[in-house]
Amino acid sequence: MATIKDVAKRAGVGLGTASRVIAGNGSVSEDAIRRVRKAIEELKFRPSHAARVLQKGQSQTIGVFVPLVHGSFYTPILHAIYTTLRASGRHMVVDFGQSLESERQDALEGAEFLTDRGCDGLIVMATALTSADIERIAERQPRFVLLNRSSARFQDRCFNPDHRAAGAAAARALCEAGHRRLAVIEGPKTSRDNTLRMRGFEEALGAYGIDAARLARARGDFSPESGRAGTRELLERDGSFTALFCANDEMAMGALSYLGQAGVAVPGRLSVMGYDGIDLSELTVPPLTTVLIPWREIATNALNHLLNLCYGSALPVERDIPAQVLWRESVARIG
Amino acid sequence: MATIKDVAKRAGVGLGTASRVIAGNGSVSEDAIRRVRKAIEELKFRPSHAARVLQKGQSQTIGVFVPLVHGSFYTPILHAIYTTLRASGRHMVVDFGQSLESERQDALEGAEFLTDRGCDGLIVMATALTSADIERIAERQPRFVLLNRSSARFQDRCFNPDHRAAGAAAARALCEAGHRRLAVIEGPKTSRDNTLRMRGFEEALGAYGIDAARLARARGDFSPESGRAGTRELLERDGSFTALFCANDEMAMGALSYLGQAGVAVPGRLSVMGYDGIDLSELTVPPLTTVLIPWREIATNALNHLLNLCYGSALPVERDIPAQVLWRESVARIG
DNA sequence: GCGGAAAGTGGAAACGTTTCCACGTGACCT
DNA sequence: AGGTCACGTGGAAACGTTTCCACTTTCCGC
Repeated sequence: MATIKDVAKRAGVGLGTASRVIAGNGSVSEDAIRRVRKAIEELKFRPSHAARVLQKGQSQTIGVFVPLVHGSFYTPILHAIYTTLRASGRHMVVDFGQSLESERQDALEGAEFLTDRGCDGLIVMATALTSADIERIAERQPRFVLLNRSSARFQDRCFNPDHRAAGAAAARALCEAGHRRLAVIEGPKTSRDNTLRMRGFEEALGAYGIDAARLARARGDFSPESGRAGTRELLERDGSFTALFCANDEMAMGALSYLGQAGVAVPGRLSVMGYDGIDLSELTVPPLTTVLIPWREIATNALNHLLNLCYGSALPVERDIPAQVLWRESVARIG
Repeated sequence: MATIKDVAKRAGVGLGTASRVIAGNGSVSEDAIRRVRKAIEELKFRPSHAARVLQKGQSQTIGVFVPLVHGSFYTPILHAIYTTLRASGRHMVVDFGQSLESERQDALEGAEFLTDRGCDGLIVMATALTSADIERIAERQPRFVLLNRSSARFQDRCFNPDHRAAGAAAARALCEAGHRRLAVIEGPKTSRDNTLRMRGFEEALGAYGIDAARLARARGDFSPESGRAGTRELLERDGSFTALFCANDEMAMGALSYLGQAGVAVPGRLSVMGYDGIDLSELTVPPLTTVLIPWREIATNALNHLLNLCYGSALPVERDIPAQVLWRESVARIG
């Protein structure tokens, strides 16, 4: 591989001049520019990224950690970040966790990995992080933002939907549609956002005279499979509820799948409601009524904030983008 | 950030000794090891990845390009690669394309980007690449493998399912189930693998006395939305076919969704068959009958081959893992 | 014609590693 | 006692950039 030295030699200029042409800053004569460009072409020169990072201490790269590669939830968020980032001329390196159970550890390692790789800033999406974990990340890489995890100490770097309000909205939607006997499939215990939305859900019930303690509950792990299992369990325990709220759309899809096979009409006999508003939720039969969380927008704003932090940009950052119930056909209005 | 020099100074040893302790090779006294370890701890030293890459010319990192971030198809493949890679102690950097239309250009740029980043090898998944494109990639980074794109010149580095055989299997399955009037929704023109599976599909029809020219055809772009649109178009044109083959599962899911809303019973009035065997295909209502392509296995084998290429490992590499029809409930046996 | 600013230039130094070479020390053999 | 060997060690050189400083030339205004 040709180096900048070779380029300089071939173009008959000094090292500095060659570098300036490549970087496009400093003043260089038209003639020198032409010669250097030609040499680059001829030698197929490509600057060494490693050498550059070593020298400049900057990589024009943002690191992103998400807990899972597969599944339908995280990738649209990555997509949103990626698109915005490319538009600003920077790059993205992603690291993934292995499973939701190991999310905490994975995120910690991921943040280290990405920092080591010379990322100028980090977007970490991991609800399971403890405050100490966050401090630890901050210590090694002060330029970071958190997605879906709030922290009093780093409040301005936290970007999350208002899960509590969104959970409440889900409950209200179901109650307004006339449902009174409700069941829920929660997310895993480690998921702080699940806790929040469930709290919101339960709190909203009071206004309709429903005792939260009488809610039929099952716990899943956000996977479709656990949605199937949870639904079966709930039904076997006591099938008298008329509406089922799932803590995310993938579990709701599992529920729909189970109900379809069990011959339970949706929404005829049982209504199903999801959460998140992933793209696929539109494709189920019947189309899933869900709470649309503006994940893409939230992620984009988090990125903008990070860009401001890292490169002194002045991108607009919006917070508090509201969630809204997306009425489709899996919830019936009764009573 | 502390450097290895600081560590050496603090531990009271020379640069070389410190480096040897960190790398874990060469011979160093117990005492020196202890002192260096202590210094590392105290200074919170972390080696600079950039400096290391610059010096060694190796990064223990494999670059992967996939055409799309979002969607359900590519991420399980990434997951499979990632898991295997981590198990071997190396790392992965992923680059994504923006859309299937720009796949070719995206892949070219992605390969350059990943090479520039000092990846020791590349996995490029892009069916739309031309031979010249592949040459160009090879020129800059001779250590690469191709996923889902065959090339005579680099035959041993190509890992793909036998789309033609798989397409034929789909046709046979439908015909054996008694279907004679068939419709298909193809993938985009740029997709060589779509072409192949369609050819296989058509070729197999002859044995059942079906004229391939009489096939009802629509073209999609592999997205669920295009599956919806294609189904509607087909139905409006001439709804006399009894089975619909979609070139991938996502379009099949779109089809199912459309049919559900249009009140067309599946498989009662119309059978639907998918292709790929993505995880979600199990969750549709009714569960989707599809051709299971062993993508994860293919990807893992491609990776193993690449690892052999890059690091002289001797991992086993299997080729020709057969696809198989996954019978579920969206195809009826008739006649 | 002269002073001084501006434009253009070359090359040394620095970024943080690893590798290689040279050297000292003690153990072991003969 | 002398020779060889292995082990442990320190530090210079190299990897490929960018940045900074010093220098020359050109141009402009007086």
